[in-house]
Amino acid sequence: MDTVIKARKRLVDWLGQADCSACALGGEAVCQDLPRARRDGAPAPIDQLTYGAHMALYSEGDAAPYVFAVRDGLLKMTQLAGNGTRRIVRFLQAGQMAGLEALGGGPYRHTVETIRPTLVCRIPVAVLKEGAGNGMALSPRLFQLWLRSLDDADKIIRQLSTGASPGRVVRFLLYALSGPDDDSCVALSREDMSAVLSVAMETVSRTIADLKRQGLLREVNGRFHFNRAGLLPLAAE
Amino acid sequence: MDTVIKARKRLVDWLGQADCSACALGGEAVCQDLPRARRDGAPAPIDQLTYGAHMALYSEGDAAPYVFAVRDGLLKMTQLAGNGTRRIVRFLQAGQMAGLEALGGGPYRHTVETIRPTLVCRIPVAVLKEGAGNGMALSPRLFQLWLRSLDDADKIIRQLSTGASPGRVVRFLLYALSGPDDDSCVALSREDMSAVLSVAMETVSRTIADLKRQGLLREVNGRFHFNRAGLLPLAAE
DNA sequence: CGCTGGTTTGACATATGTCAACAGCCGTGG
DNA sequence: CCACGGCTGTTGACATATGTCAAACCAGCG
Repeated sequence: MDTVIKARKRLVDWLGQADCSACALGGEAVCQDLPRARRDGAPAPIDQLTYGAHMALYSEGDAAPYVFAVRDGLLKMTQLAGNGTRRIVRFLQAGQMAGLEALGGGPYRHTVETIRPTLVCRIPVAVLKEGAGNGMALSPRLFQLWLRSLDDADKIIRQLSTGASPGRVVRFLLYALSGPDDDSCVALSREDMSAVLSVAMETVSRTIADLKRQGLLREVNGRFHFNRAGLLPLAAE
Repeated sequence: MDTVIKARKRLVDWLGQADCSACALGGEAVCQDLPRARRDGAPAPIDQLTYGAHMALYSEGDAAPYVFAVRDGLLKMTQLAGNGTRRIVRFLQAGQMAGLEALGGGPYRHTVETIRPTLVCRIPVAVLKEGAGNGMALSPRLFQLWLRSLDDADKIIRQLSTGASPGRVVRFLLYALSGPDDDSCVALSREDMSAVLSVAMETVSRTIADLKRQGLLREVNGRFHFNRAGLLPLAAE
């Protein structure tokens, strides 16, 4: 197969420079912390980019000149694990940031790739630092992002990396990418579920197939729709 | 047995108010970010406390009036996992902080308990907020702490919650509590190792015993001493 | 000297990983 | 338009790592 043609569908597109004052993320966006002057009139060197599915924003070890704000889509943040496999350590959705370690000057610590087509704002570190001034302001927004990242990491440890495999799969459905009310979530590839649950891909597949047979789960149009009440008792095992 | 007597060995002691300007942690300490006035002369309501082994600083869900700076010792940070067990999500050593989520106003998100006798500074949130002023300064120190917490969480995911059980145990020895040069680390109880590796206590015990029989590991005086070079190949599995 | 709590070891059932075959879907190219 | 090839998901068979239950062991401490 011609990989070039396939790649064309997955290109990165430049959508122009961002108008942070009209950001769809509104008060949630970190760009609100940038200096007024930049946000309002003068063009800031903040680019909006769309990525197709399965594209890398950056890789573990790369020099880190940018911080990324996710506007829409879904990303996975991975690291090389102790046993040589690639482990998913976090998911990123609208409103979250990737590559904040760039502010510390070091290289990126994770590989970040899109799972679905994704829209991001790419912010040069210099801009963010300048915006924050000398004593970089820990705005409530930034602080919330921090807590959120830690919560997400903790959740992957206690919900998705603990206990027997069927429980992990069920907890993924219930807690990882769906809101407490939303009884559906993006249907990841079995490969990705394996990488976040640390369970063999075949085992994940069997569990999912079982749940479908039990009528607790449907997979429609790239999304899982499930029976939350029915799944809950299975999550505790 | 009289639990009271046993408990007496585990009491919390008040060592007086902290003199942050003479903090043993020096430039590493977050207290350096407090306003000069407080740090230098006037007594700040920051208490130094010693905790015996196996004491709780606070519990998941508690109201959160304090942030804790670890001066010496070793703590475990745990959460209730999806399958009902208690999972260790991080370790805390000198220079790290516990309960920073108190700054956000919510309750504590973890239970934090000492593993060995531990010395902490207990900082009321109000003091820290006042010290930081309105736009709380994200000092390089605080930023480093943030990155450090995330790194630690990521490490537990990719090194200690991935792959077969012997590999996890070995990686724990090599990476969790020992520096890259230090070929020794605190000998945790098998119970605690089980809670961080998500592996049955008996399985951990077997692996440790095996390593000892192979001459790769000794347990002396509450510490593990190991042969790093000999262990390294086992870490990759 | 006899508890007590932690560790080690044994025996056993089973969950899980591995290897391999097969099915379904989609895009490609004839 | 259809046939082919390549992915992804599903299923099967099987070896084995791991959890569970239970007993023996050991050290510290009263």
